[in-house]
Amino acid sequence: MPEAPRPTMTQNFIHDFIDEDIAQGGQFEGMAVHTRFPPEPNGYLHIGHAKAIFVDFGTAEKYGGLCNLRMDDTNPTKEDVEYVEAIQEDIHWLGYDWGDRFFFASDYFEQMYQFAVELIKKGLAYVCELTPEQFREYRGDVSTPARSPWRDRPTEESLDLFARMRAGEFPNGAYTLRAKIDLASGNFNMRDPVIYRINHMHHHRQGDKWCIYPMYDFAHPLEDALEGITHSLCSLEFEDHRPLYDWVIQHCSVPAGPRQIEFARLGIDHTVMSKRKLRQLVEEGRVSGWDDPRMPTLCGLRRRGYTPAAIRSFSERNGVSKASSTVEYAFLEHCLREDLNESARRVMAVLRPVKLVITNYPAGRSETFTVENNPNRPEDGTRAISFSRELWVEAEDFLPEPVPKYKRLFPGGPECRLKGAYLIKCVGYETDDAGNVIAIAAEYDPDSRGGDPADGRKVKGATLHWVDAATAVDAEVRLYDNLFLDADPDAGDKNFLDCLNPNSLEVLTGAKAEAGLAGAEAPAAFQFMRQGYFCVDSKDSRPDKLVFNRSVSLKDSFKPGK
RNA sequence: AGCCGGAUUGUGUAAGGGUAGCACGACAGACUCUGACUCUGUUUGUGAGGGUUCGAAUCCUUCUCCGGCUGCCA
Repeated sequence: MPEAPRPTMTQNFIHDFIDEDIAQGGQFEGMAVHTRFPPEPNGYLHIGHAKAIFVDFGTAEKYGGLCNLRMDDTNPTKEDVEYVEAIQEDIHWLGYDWGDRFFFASDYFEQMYQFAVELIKKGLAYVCELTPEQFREYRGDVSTPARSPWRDRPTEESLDLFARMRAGEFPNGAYTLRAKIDLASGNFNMRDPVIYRINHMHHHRQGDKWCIYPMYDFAHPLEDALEGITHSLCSLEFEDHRPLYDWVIQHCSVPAGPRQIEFARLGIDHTVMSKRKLRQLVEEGRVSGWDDPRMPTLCGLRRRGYTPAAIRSFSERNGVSKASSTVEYAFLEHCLREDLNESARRVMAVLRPVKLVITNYPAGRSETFTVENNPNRPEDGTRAISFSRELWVEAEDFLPEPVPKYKRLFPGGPECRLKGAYLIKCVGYETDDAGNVIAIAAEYDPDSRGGDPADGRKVKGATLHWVDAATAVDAEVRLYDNLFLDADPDAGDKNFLDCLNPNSLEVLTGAKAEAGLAGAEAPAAFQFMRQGYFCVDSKDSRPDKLVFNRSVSLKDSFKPGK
């Protein structure tokens, strides 16, 4: 599944830690570095996950180890099989492969249960019957230790109660299993954390086999250890959980001692990444779905025309550190342009067409020109395009009155080149009653076939893109802008919906494109010259109606009047 | 407040006692059959003070600021 071999991941602080571990030997002696990517199947993967995937798979690859894909399905409340498949598809699309190492945390439930029993027998866990409300009350605060009236419950009693919890004798919330650690710890995760709770709910994979489920803090280290993970890479928010992670590893008879290392998750400006907020956008109909091209989900970006290589490059070049940061969206766009500039096929299209009539070109006549598909890659070949007296050109390529430095069409303006065809000069234009330009008149130089003047004179005007009106195909073009004008993903107090960009989607219905873009031959990505990089929206396109999504616009350094 | 973590230019990230570099962005120019690409140049940076040292982003110290944590979520 991975395409061309990629350069190994650049050194970062995680690798420094791993290098130390390897140098020290000890528990890591002779072990290949083994990582895992552990999504909870309760939503779609987004660009933030891409970074985690890159770090998890990239680190294993760098050290010649393996990376497992594991569904962390320990809470049936929000999980669904729908997500399991989507997650696998998106990871494969990104170019990563887990081979046969695809696991479900829920497959370890029996073993986890036995480890919990072990803890109880060791006097390190007990069944507690505080209600959730009481639990909160008894938790204490920074200056007050927690209280736990059941922590001295006899081992035999806890064993019995825990077995009955599993047997389904109690309703949700009646009992929990807690680890006996330190009620006075400044780290609340260590104040006798709950490690099992009762939840009578159908599990997407285990069915009704279980009604007690392990908490993340108990389950995750066990999952890692059971799979022989050496380095468990996760995001910063789990830093406070590491002591508990280590505690579980230390007190359960697991076959390995994985080390947890935390790194900063990805933040992008003008982008919300929280699953809750993305779900809200979908459920409230603010976007067309999880795969709306404006969404930061991998399926959304894919539909928008982003390439796996661009996203990988973005992940790689962002670096990995412990400093929480917000990268600029422009950088993501740069990575896409860079990749697409290499690979995208060039075609001509006009988004806002205006008719151009070559007055001295015979009506009824037609000819063909051959143009290259990608000047960067001659091996991509050429294509034939038709030319006739009436063409479509971009409305912005004509101005009744020129602005300073304008090198395109205007009456009396410079000689311009119709790309690959002829040199022309604007000789006039027509307007409707409202004064809108409805047609431009130009004269061509018959001796400039192919775009080169016979006498070798220099062309002062710009090179214009055009489409033969006789053969053009109609298209709908969707131009996307950031979904958020301003979005601080972590600004919990202000409503992120207030930052929604009302103009994030612009639909152009009158666009004209070269023939030959429809159907199976349609390239995955192409550049509508001067208009940016596009892809066909296979979800919305029909034989009679081509829909193009603009992946990203070209940078335009032309500033009128400057 | 208690615990944990972080701070290098507009943004992200290197430099682990010895010239603060790279990338993105922005700006200026060159080139161009895409005003794209490419190329060249520019771009107010080590949070603050003190200390060690011939020499500190780096080591020590005090302070400041920012982030995370008080789910039977992950």
